[in-house]
Amino acid sequence: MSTPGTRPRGGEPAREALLTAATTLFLRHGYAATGTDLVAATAAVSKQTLYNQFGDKESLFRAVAGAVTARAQGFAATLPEAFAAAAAPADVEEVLRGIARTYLRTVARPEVLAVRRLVVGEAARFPDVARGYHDAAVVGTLAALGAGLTDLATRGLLPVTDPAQAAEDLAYALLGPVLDRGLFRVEEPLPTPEALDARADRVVRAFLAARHG
Amino acid sequence: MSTPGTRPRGGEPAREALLTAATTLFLRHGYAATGTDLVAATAAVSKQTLYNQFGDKESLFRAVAGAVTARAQGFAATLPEAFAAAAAPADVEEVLRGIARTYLRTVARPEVLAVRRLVVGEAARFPDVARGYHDAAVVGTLAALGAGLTDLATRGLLPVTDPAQAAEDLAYALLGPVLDRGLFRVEEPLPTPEALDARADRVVRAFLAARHG
DNA sequence: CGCGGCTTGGACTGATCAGTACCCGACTGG
DNA sequence: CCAGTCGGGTACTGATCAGTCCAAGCCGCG
Repeated sequence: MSTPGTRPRGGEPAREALLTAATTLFLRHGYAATGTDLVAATAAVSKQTLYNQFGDKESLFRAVAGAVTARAQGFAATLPEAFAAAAAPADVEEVLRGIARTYLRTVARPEVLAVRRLVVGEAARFPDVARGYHDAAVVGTLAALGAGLTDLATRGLLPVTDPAQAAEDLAYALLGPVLDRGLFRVEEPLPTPEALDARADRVVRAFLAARHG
Repeated sequence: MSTPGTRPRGGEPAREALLTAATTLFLRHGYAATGTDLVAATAAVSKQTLYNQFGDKESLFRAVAGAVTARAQGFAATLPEAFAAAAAPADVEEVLRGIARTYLRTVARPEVLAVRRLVVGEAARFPDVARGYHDAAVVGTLAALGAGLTDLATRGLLPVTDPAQAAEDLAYALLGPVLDRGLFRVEEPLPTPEALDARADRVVRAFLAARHG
């Protein structure tokens, strides 16, 4: 099919194609069950190129994990602005509801769950990767959430004594069951967006009730 | 070393030894990374015996998962009695505290976390195993917890409108962060029992405050 | 215009590993 | 004490797979 030398120079596109192919395959079948032959073939690139670009399979995995981890930081970055949108105490519930909905929808996506499965499953072999992902995706988001709550508190919009604790409580009340179910029950459909929104609303209401506004 | 025929007849002890060896190794290194040679050697049994007993590696994995799943049902079985111990409204907090402490200590153990890592990591290859484990360990426990709360409600000891929801809320407020951290951060020490108890107490207090007793 | 470094397809190696064939020693019934 | 058989250990097989090597084509740079 492909005549040699057809692919553009510079390695960049080949690297990109390899990364996305490897990501897809690792997420679908796992690290050990995915051969480098298949990765190269899926990327429409020779195996030699794969090894030129990444050195070995382990480095390829780390590169995939790095890309995925970077992507996982996206939600936290949107939080400062979202929290800043609250101007009066009456806005707080709606702002939190929006944040909770987005957060829950972001996490309850098949790819995100597959990433968690992959990273957790390989945590024994790649402890540093698992730690890095957790730092970025979980700890980072909780920190941003805590900062937002602190922001609300200092502006007198919400009484919060321990923002870090409150952020953790809110996050896990929101995500806990959805994540857990999603991790184990691979074949079953995820909750619909409407169901997720309803959950987000309920959790936010309970959260606010607990520190009785 | 081992003279042939020394091992007792009937295969039972060999099967047991293989199961525990396989469990240990799968939990430590994962399914794919554990060879049947190593399992047999660790069990001090020949590879032939392994294949006589289990047929193939996949069946061995299922057997391990089955044993582990059965063990995971233990906590739920203790719940009816624990809930029954509450006689007056004043007892409720202490009873719940005891349950929460035990639950949290049970889950926050290295073996339990390793099981979750293994099962989740292999969920793509063994969806039925993952579902079975989730049914037994998670859904089953939540059901037992919900039943206990219903029990308290019908005896007028605790106002609960939706026991299943309340059980889920309580469980994930309790376990969420500990589980999450434990799954990803393989190498870091787990919370001390004292820290876990403190968390259990705090969560139970918040749980009761939310339905203001 | 040609050189060097990139690519490709493909064949190859060496290791690992699931699963099997076979021998030998031990226990059982007689 | 002997014959038959059962089960365990050893050595093997066949497949898979990470990683390498090679011959040849294409491109930009000098």
